[in-house]
Amino acid sequence: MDETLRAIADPTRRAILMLVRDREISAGDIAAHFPAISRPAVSQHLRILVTAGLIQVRREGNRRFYRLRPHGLTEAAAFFETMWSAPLQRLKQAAEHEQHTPATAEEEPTEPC
Amino acid sequence: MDETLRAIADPTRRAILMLVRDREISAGDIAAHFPAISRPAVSQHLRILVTAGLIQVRREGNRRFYRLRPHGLTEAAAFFETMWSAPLQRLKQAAEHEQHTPATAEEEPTEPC
DNA sequence: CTCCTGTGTAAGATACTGCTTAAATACTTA
DNA sequence: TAAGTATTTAAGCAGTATCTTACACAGGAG
Repeated sequence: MDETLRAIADPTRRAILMLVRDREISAGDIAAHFPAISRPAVSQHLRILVTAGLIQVRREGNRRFYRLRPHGLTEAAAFFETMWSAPLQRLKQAAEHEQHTPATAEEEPTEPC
Repeated sequence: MDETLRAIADPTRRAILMLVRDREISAGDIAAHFPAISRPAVSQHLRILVTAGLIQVRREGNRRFYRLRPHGLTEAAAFFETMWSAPLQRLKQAAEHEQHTPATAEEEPTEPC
């Protein structure tokens, strides 16, 4: 969990995840998408993502192909369910209840969301 | 987005989010849950969470009460939808298709998930 | 005004992250 | 075997994060 969230906290690694989401792609092709950083740096990011279980690798000759492993996000997704979906729904229900008894306006005041 | 994910990448901050999820709770009461770290450290975590928009604060006299602001997770939750829900569903559909034409077994091999 | 409580801010030590360059490994091809 | 390609590993450095202690600030009570 901690490893997962630290892994996706980095923007480069999230960009890598976008690249490997729909298709397999080689390390070199991944690195080509980041001209600003060196290949070793990309390789280090890939290792972190593999260790965190977020991507998997397939070796084919010289090259290594990476792809998303969505299961790796399962635990973190559960955290979001607990901390986002459920509380937000509760907030919504509270707002509806406020409409019926419009005494106190407390939930998310006049903030331009 | 980056700020959000970096904020929740820290285990102490996630624990704080758990505390403020269902109820308002004062800074001191939050700090009391973390005997291992000092009060200023907790205060710094709170500031990071507020800045990231994940919690909100209400001042009442001396004390400050914190509570979850689930909207703060919306953008990150969308990322999970893209990177977890959707790919996982695609994976599932692919597996079902494999069942009909059991030629290649490639998705999530004999790994004890 | 003065003291006490609750909380945040400042400054500094330490540890970690992410990057780079240089070198190593592994496979392929001549 | 030797050279070339794809990729990772090693070592080191700059920037950042997190913690601590010491201090400052704000509100309530006497």
